[in-house]
Amino acid sequence: MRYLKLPRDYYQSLDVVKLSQGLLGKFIVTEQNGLRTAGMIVETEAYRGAEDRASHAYNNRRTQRTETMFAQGGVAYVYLCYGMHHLFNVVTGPKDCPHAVLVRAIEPIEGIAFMLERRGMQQLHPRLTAGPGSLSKALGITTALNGSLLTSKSVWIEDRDIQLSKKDILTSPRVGIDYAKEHRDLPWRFRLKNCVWTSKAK
DNA sequence: ACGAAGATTGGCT
DNA sequence: GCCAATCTTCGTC
Repeated sequence: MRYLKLPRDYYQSLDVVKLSQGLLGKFIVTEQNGLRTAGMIVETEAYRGAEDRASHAYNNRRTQRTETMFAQGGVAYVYLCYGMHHLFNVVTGPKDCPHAVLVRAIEPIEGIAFMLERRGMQQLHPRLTAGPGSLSKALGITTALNGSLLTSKSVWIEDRDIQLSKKDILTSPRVGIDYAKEHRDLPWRFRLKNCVWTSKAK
């Protein structure tokens, strides 16, 4: 099997909803101080840039924080939520088109011992990497990686030839965005069906 | 300069 | 199920 690091081209699509589904079954890999950890993406949410009330970049709002979302697709947008959780997003689309995909859960694959240590856990359990704050902690992702190229040496995404079809994917509304009014119930949350590593559907 | 709220999580009732 | 933790961000004063 060939492992292909996704090239920057992959992230240029204008259709963030489709790309959000396409990232399911891909692998996030991090490497820090020689420690390598990886997991398969099993749950994502699409944030459709300027037109999406749930997006930080709604109405093309440019601030110091959201500037990363306006970069050309293929970089990481990592921000601190509730003062303690580092949330990992994949910036997509061309420059100045602030689309992003929030990764919400992964299946741990490589470096599980390191992940357990980072999380202060003894036993392998879905809690290890279910939820955006949890998976970031397990993979050692912090806001220090904000703006990093996803083709860098410390964080990237790989295609490992996992083939998925529409029937493998479950669709539901996004969570934690009650403020988003008419965009609150859009079915832009995607997960692998029958996968124990995701959180429960809304 | 101030303060409210947040794309969440885990512990306790 | 409820609620505190914890701190950056951003709108408002």
